[in-house]
Amino acid sequence: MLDVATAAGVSLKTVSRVINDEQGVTPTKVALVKAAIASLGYERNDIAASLRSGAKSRTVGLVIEDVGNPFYAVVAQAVEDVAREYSSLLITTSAREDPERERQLITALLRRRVDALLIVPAGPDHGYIASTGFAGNTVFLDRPPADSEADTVLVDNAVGAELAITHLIGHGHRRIAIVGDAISLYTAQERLAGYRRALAAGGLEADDELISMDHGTLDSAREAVAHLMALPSEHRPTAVFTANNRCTIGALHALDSDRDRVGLVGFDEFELADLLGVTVVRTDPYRMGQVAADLALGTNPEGPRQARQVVLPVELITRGSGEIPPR
Amino acid sequence: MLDVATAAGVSLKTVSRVINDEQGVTPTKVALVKAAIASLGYERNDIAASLRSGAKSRTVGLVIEDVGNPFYAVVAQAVEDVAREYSSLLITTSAREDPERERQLITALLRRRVDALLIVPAGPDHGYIASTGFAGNTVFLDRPPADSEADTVLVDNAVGAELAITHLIGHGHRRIAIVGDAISLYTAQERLAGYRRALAAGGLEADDELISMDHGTLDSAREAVAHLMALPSEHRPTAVFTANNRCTIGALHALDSDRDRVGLVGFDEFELADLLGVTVVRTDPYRMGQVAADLALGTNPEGPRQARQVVLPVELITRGSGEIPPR
DNA sequence: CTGTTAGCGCATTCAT
DNA sequence: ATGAATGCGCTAACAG
Repeated sequence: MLDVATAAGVSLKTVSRVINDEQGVTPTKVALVKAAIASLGYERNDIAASLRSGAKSRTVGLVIEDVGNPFYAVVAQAVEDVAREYSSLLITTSAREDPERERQLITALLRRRVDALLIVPAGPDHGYIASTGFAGNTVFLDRPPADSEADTVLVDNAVGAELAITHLIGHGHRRIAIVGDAISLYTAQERLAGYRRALAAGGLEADDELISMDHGTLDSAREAVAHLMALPSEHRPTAVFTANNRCTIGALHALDSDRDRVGLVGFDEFELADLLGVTVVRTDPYRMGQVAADLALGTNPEGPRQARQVVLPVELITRGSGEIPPR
Repeated sequence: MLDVATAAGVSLKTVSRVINDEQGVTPTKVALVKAAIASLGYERNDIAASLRSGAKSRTVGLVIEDVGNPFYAVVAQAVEDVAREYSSLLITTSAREDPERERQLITALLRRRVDALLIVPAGPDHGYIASTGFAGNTVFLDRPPADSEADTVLVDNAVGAELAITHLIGHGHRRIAIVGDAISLYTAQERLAGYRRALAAGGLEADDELISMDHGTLDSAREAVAHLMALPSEHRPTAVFTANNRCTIGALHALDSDRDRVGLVGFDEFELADLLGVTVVRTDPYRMGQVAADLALGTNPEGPRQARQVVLPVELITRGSGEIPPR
């Protein structure tokens, strides 16, 4: 900036004024400065500017499991879109379900003075965020934090699972398996709770043999479903509820040609579900990211700071696989 | 930091030393400072630190089309993984194929003093990046920049298309359509060139009626394929080559129940392609992001700066849809 | 309308 | 082994 000032023959402050579109500069000098900027290819150092002005850094931090997962990719897209409305850039980080790594990433974001933090919590403890005196908003997505009191955006996991199971029961199924994430995950707990509740409401007993809450990955689900299908016929489930999109894909692989003989309802939409005729509980990951980002970046309500919790609705989309009768 | 120094009863510099693990501080004082840091919840301001030290910002900027697209999501994941090895964070931005928006985003990243810039170019001109005196590396992904001389990582588009078309010709097809992106896109040009070359090599003439280079979206491809299938039988193609993953999905929707009667080869892998039995030209987007990030963040070779270009190989994966005979 | 001075939070340089 | 002064690039608060 000093170079620009020298080249234009004005003071530093005048250059600063031109750059920030402040008024009170002679058009002549404005032109002079602009010419100097263009010829020198000068770009203002936003970092130095925000350091001095104390203004926001216009940067948002997002901590998810993995951008490679389409579900989180959509969340990231939504957050980026909202951030853009606030002239902010988005730093996306993947914690890979590792609490230690999550903490490192959050610390790195805090050190970089992000304005807001959006977190899909992997770790059990997030009190340290508040204890750093972090001035911005922290919003949790998809899962509530175990400890801290902060804004949270969830989907209606239990109700979604209930919808799925009730639907299968309505189509005559009595032995319905659930394949999902490890029970340590909040979403897994909720979805399993919905599963149990729906079974109970249908007068059915839950059979532990049909409950496979494991790693929740594509491969683990494939194996789990293959195992279920290999059970003797009186033990074998006539329908499967897959508790996340990875599991649904895994189940499809395991079922393969048996697809039209086993009931299947998946939690979360996925690409080509329509073509494959897979009945799903649709959630709206884009909306989740959007709502969370709005909570984080929007103006906060007056009065005492109170944690806001949003639970987004879910919807059953019937496409055939959930309407297969038991056999 | 001043607060910490006061609380610990030492000078600013001593705190700085403890934070940066510099030697030459009495264990007593180290403990004192660490206690103060813990009790105050202090986190160093990395931004201020890098401003003063002139060190790298440990931030990388990525400009892609859209994180929502699984192809780019994987690229982003790869870049983030490599960035992590360099202790850097990743700012991901979506330009949505809009040159103006691309320019805004790049400028914003430059102003934030990213260490490196990874760009899937949408705009035609990137000379302005160099003219800002940007000190870091710029690497282009997926498409070469129209003007500037910079490192570039591509996949072998033309060869991939040739593989696909030659394969279809080998299975007896004579009327093969291509459905892809607008011809203004580099990848579209290359893939179309490969298409033409393979047809010529097979002694076939290209028929403009079978060439649909449009928006390259799921919907545009669905419509294009539907249109092709509605042609009178002597004009109708017996096989379709879809030039990107969006188009392949769109084609699958359009074909639907005709899937086993029309040859189909898609460019780029996609989830469930195996289950659907879709033959594809496989590229490796993760590798692309990885190589690009390594070029950007790795140590530069000595001597005069010379643009490096990497072309990643492609591979035909046969799964059935490309082996359907013409009918 | 314009320029000067001071200082954001930190690290470098050089004292002590 | 520690600390004081200086300045990174920029803007706020004043002067002129």
